[in-house]
Amino acid sequence: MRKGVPTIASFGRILAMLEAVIADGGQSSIAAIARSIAMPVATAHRQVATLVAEGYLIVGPRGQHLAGPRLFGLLHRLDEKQIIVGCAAPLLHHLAADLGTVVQLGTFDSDMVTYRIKTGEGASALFTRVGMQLEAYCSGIGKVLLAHLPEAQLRAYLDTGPFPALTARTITDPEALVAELRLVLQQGFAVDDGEIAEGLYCLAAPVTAPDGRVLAAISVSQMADGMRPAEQVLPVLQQTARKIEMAAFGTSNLPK
Amino acid sequence: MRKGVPTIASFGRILAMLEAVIADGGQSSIAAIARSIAMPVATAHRQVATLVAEGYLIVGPRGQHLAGPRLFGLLHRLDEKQIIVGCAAPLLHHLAADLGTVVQLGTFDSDMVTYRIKTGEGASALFTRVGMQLEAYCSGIGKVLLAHLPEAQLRAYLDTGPFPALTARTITDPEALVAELRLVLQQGFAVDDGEIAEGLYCLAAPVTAPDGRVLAAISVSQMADGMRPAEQVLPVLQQTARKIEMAAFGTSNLPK
DNA sequence: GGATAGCTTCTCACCATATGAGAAAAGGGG
DNA sequence: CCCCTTTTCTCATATGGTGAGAAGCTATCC
Repeated sequence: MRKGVPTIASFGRILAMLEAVIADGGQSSIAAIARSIAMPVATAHRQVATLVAEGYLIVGPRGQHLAGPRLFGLLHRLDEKQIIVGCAAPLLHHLAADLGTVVQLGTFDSDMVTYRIKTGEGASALFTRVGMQLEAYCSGIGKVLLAHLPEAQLRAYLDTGPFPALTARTITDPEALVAELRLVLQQGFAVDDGEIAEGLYCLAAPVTAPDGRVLAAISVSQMADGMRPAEQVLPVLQQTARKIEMAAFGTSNLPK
Repeated sequence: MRKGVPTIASFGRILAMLEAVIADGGQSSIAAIARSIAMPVATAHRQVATLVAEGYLIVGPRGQHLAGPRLFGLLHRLDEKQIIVGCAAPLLHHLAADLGTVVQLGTFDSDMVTYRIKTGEGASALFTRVGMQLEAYCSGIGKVLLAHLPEAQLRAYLDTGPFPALTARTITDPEALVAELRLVLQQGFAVDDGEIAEGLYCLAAPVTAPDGRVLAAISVSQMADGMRPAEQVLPVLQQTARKIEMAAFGTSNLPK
């Protein structure tokens, strides 16, 4: 705890115990777990008793300690996307400052892209707004998200057409869109070269959960005239996406 | 806390705060949340600071408090089935005592039924063992679990055939099995009348998660000769299934 | 711009309460 | 039956959590 933030010490200790017990999965005795994390047995037992009493652990049929209903209830309320948004924000601010461009994060919700983060120089000039929902077929973020959709969901999406042209370059033909999405999936990023607005160019990359689902996408937008070469922007963009994944799903080995 | 179990008071308080913050989803200020659960503001802020420092909450782009990565990490280790097993055990002991029969709980794992709980009078006489994996197509629990499988998974399962006959009544024809499963799905329970072993009769009912997935099934077994009428057993069985769901996924309004 | 209101951060004295060693009790094999 | 491990209990100690109040901070409104 390097900073002077006042924190409650006992909480951290108990939750370390909770994590240890859950990680163990009911294999070992409390005493064994306590030993493995250098915790006095008596204390460990009291902590576990607390966790059980509160419903965060339960005692299984053979006396094993397992994750409890209340913990589960807690997690039911969780929204993975919410977590990503939170974890991504500081990283995207960084990225935007680095590149001097607008950086955004969007998720796919009921056939549209929801813009959840927008930051960087010139952000107010760009027409998107945080919370805004836009069509998916004509933006970099949208195409990345569509590309990683399960087959069945993509089919369903394609049936929601037709896809009106917003600019001369908008992909309006479903078959052409499928081909484009295949390319996006293959190369791991999407390019939107003026498909949603004349002269707006952007690169987008997926943010992936450990299980492979793509839960969000981030993008760098710039006007085509002030454009930086993709070879320069792309690595930074993808690296940031990896960092977000680490932040959101990474192991819990916080420095303490 | 009616019993003399020594528990750690601060823990319960902090976790109440955690739940309140997560439930709120970043809508309200800490002060507002504190007010809603009758917690002094100063204390609430210190607790939230702790939760943030430990990584169980994160501060979002607009200052909202959202679920943190460490909490999410906890989720990854969780096994819903494990939770159900733990929550179900005491209830099934009760049920078995009530009915004076053998009661079991099973889950579907890689195309087979895993028996996870077995209790009641005569349990040792029945050939199943806790931890045992058996074919799904010929038991009450198995048929319930199969019936609630997503279409694609069921197809895949059917391809694993052929289904050897264990008794004269075993359903061996895939088409007949599909019809049987449709019936099971429709009536909400399964009957196994000597399909897995001669003279063994059982009724099985699903245990369903709030999102509709059937994660386990419970069954009452009895020899056909000492059989009680289904109309008598079934309501109790299904009621117990509901109780298990409540216990495993119910709201976290423990009496404290 | 000054004022009001609401949220957050800080300080501090009090004492509730978490701690951990040790002993006793309860299992559980061999 | 005895030994070894795990769990429960007891208790003195001082850690450290608490909450009131005040001061800082931002907005928003007139």
